Amino acid sequence: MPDPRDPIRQQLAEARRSQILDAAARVFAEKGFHRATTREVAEEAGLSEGTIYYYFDSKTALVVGIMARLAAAVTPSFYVAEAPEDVREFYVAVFRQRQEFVKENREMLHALLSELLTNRELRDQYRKELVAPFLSQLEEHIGSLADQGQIRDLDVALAARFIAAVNVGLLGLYILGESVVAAEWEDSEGSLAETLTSFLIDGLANTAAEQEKGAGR
Amino acid sequence: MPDPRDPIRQQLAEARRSQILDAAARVFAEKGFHRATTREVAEEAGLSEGTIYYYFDSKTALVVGIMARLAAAVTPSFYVAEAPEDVREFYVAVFRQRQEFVKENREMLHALLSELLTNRELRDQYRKELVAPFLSQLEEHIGSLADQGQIRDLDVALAARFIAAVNVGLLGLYILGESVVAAEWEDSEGSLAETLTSFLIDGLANTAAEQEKGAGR
Amino acid sequence: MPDPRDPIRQQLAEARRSQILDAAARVFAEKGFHRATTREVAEEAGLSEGTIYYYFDSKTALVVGIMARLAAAVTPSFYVAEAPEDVREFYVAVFRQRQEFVKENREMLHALLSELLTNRELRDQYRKELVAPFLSQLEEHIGSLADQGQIRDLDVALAARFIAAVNVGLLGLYILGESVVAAEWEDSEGSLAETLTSFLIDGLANTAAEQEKGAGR
Amino acid sequence: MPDPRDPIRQQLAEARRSQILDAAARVFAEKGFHRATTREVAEEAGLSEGTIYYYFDSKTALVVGIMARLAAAVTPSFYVAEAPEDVREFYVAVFRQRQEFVKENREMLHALLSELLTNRELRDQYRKELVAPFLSQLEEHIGSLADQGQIRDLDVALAARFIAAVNVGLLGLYILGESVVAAEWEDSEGSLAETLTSFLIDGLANTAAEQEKGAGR
DNA sequence: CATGAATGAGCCTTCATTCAT
DNA sequence: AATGAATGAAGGCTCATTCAT
Repeated sequence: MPDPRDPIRQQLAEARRSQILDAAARVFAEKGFHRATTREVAEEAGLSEGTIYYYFDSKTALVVGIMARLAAAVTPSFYVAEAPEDVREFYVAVFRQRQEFVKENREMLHALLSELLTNRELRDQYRKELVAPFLSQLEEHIGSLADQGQIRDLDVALAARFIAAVNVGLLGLYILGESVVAAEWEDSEGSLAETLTSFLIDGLANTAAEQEKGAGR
Repeated sequence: MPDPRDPIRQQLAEARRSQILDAAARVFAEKGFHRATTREVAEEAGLSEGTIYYYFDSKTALVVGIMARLAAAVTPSFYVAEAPEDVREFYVAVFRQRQEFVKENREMLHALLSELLTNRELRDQYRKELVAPFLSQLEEHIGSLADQGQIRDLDVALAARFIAAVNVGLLGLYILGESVVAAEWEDSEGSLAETLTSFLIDGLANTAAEQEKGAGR
Repeated sequence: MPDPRDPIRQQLAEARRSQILDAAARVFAEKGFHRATTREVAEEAGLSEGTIYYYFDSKTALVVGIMARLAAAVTPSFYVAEAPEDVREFYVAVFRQRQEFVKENREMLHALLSELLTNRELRDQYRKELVAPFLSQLEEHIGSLADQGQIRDLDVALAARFIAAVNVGLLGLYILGESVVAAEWEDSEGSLAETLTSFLIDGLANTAAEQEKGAGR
Repeated sequence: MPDPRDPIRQQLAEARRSQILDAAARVFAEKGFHRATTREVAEEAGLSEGTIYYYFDSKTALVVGIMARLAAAVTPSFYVAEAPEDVREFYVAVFRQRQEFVKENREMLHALLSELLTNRELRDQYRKELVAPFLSQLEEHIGSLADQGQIRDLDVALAARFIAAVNVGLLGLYILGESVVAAEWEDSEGSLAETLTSFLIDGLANTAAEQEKGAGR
């Protein structure tokens, strides 16, 4: 009767789980969650269907597991970039990181998003474990920037949602296959991050003209 | 010997199609496309399954039909708002319209988006028939605004994607159930549209501070 | 209240029935009975499905109708050929007629045969109305030939079945697409009928050799 | 970690396939292919529908499987009979074998034939895998008989088709339920094989009479 | 731990038939 | 006499999940 708390056993189990999630991620990314079958996941993992179910309760649990790993991969990446003091530099760095990450996990994110929209439980989990923490960090950051006077005095909560929306929305257009966004996104050398940051920070307005108007009054 | 081109017959057929799409929209919105069954759609429509298939080729054709109606409903709404000369007024109006429309069709959009992510054909159709036209109109509009000097000289294509992204992204957060966005969205009397427009046009920067800095140099 | 016995009405009705059976025959020939739908038959006939059912009780009734017409077309063709006194001439004529008839109705016969095998009722009807009369005529004919001494004294019943089997079997190989049979069958100028008659009348044996043997004893 | 090439596993799988084909054969024979449902096949096999589809790709694959087994059962039976040197003995043996085989598999053959006529793919397969080899063996045999002088100098290809046609045609009449053929067929002690052989070898002609005529000229 | 055969509920779709007009 | 919209039963097939070995 082997001890399940045996650390070696635990490590092996963890490795199996990882192996399965990797396979599931690949399959879901390629075919989408619904069209992918557990049999395909098993084949991709080089295991039997039974084994999948030994480590995971259900097909959905695979998505949950993938999401958890994604969360672990994403969140820290935000902190790393937290260093720069300058707003512009900061957002450029954030966008750049995001750009790379999304580019490399595009299909996975696609499959995940699609399942998110279908599965309420997953959606709630996603909101609580990924979006909410991300937003509160963003709020905190914006708040401190506002205190520093780097950005104007604004509705911090909404501003955070605005920034998040830009990210989410671009991801949406990218996944949809919108050609301009896709082209810019793929171009690692491009200035997408800078342009977006400028839009975000400076807005679209022609400040000079408005000031002239203002001056002319 | 009834003429199939008989306008009355055609109207009846169109009414049936509408009735079925209405029912399908409700069911898909509530349960999602995959979890919804054609039987449920039939029941919701008060018809038999056979009748559904008398008017539509497949379950997927229902989503296509819904999307077509949505397209017909959305696009004109953009033109209507095209009148205002002032950038701010214009975008406030656009956001308001969108806010109303989305609020009323939230579940439908949810179901549609979810299916979009799963079905490549549908996705391509959506991109070509809805997103592309929308973006080119937006580009045109931005271009003329830039010519008028209302907005600064910028990458028109990217600016259009930026605006679209904000819309898409907010819709995403709304559908995800993010509480702040949801609350603002539901509040028809609120200032969501104005705030977003301000973010969009003016950016987040503290212009005054930056100018001081600039002046101090 | 129109009189259904009105001869003009009756003629119109008969014409409609004919029109429908023609269409059904074409459709069944092309797609087979099961794969053909009543809708297709209606379209081919330029009528509505409802009208089909006004004139025929069921889809199967269409096959029955077709078979009846076929019977009417086949049986007389046998009598016509009954004239020749010589056995060989007679069978050559019979085979020739059959060859032409089958060539022109190949697909129809194919569809009919296939349905015959599936539908017991139809099968019984076919046996009683087509096969049995044909066989008894054949028996009678063979009997009289035997009386005349043109053919040897044999089991008349079995001989008739033997001849029928050759016909049926060749039709089978033809429908199956067997290349030699198909090629010979299609060749109206060919000697298929003569060869078959020779096989049938003279057998395959090398009479000369056997007689020699016999003579040598 | 069971090896899929494990011979025991393979045998079990083969046994299951056999079990399923047996059940399918029974059900198809009784109700015909189209009227039989996969559920009925499953019940007859004492398995679930899912299991049927675990071992076979489709309902049609069942017919293909049955046909393959039939082919394996039929072809060797032809070779066995190849020994006899005398033509008559040979054909009597062939007819006898056929008679037994058909009698025991009548319903199966019925179902198979019916599906053959409906399914072009199956038909082509049947022609290539069963009919063509059979015919070429027959041709070869006839050729050697002709060389030996046992049968006259004739069109070998057509003679083979003629013999095949007799077989196919009799099977047709038997399946159709023609009473004389049926009665003779069922009677294992009867002289059906001898009579047919005589018809085939000697023909129907009254040789004596013809010779007299010839002599009289 | 691992397997993979077995399950069976459930779904989309087809189509012969009916009937109000 | 003719229509064609409406029906609804039925069937092939999929696939997540289980369990004896």
